[in-house]
Amino acid sequence: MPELPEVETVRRGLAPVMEDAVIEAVTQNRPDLRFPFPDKFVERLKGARVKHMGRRAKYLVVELDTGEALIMHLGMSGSFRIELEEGNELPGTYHHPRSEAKAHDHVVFAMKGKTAEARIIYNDPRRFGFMDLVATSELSLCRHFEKMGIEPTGNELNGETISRLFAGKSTPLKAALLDQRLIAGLGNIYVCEALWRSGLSPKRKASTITRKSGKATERSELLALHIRDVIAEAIEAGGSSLRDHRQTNGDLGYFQHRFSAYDREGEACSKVECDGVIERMVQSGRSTFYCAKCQR
DNA sequence: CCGATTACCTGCACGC
DNA sequence: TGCGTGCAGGTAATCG
Repeated sequence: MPELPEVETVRRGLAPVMEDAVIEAVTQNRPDLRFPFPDKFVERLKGARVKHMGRRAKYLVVELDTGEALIMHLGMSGSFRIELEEGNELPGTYHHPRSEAKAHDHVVFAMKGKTAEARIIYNDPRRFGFMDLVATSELSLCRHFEKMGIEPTGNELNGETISRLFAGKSTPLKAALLDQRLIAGLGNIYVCEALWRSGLSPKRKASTITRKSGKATERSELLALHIRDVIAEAIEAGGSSLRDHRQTNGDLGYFQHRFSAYDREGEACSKVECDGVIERMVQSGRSTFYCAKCQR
């Protein structure tokens, strides 16, 4: 499911029922997801209070008062749903009523907050997601984050950083944008969308939008601008719901209605003054949607 | 080192 | 209807 905007949507949904609440119980229904759960997973979580619900790229980072952080990745099909007892809803929110377990419910966190109790359920049919526990002080050095690139939100991402990061890269521009060691958080959808908005071909060598000095170029500025825009707009829209992604209260995200390229094979390109058609091709084993006419 | 391909897993849409 | 095929928002391991 999830690229950065979907994970950020999940983070915002979980924060009100996790922050300052205590993990009263954890039910772990299998020994592994993509990887085995860490040793004594349940014991290390039980009784911990959540200090902060954070995110790094596509990872959720739950900081605990035990000195450890719970790291969670949703893979392709992971999702969370929040169940609250009836009459126990948080002000201004709506969630699932308590229900029977569903297929592929792998982990349940029973949370006790100051005013409400909640069950937070992790469901993941394909089990490409995973969870890990890491000392909070070592977070940036842990195996998940050690080699991770910059966030595509905020001032860190600009023409100069892109120019510097992509300099000398002979890989296609699309592959460079998907490389989490350079920019962390983009996935197939938002890379296709940012390239379409920028009028840049996904096949172009990444180095061709850079300058040897590492200074920004017109193209790298344009790309940085559109990446930041499309990510911000998608977060605002609650992410994109294609198959699995839901907000934690069960609502769909709605950015999929605003796709210009992704999943629009055969449709007319909507760029002003362009009469091209969106095509699909395969790059490093994954679908790329683009307009060969206006993306150069 | 690099870049490209494959593996991991289930569900669903599609064509025959 | 049933079955085979291909495809899916992820990353890690493996191969040249």
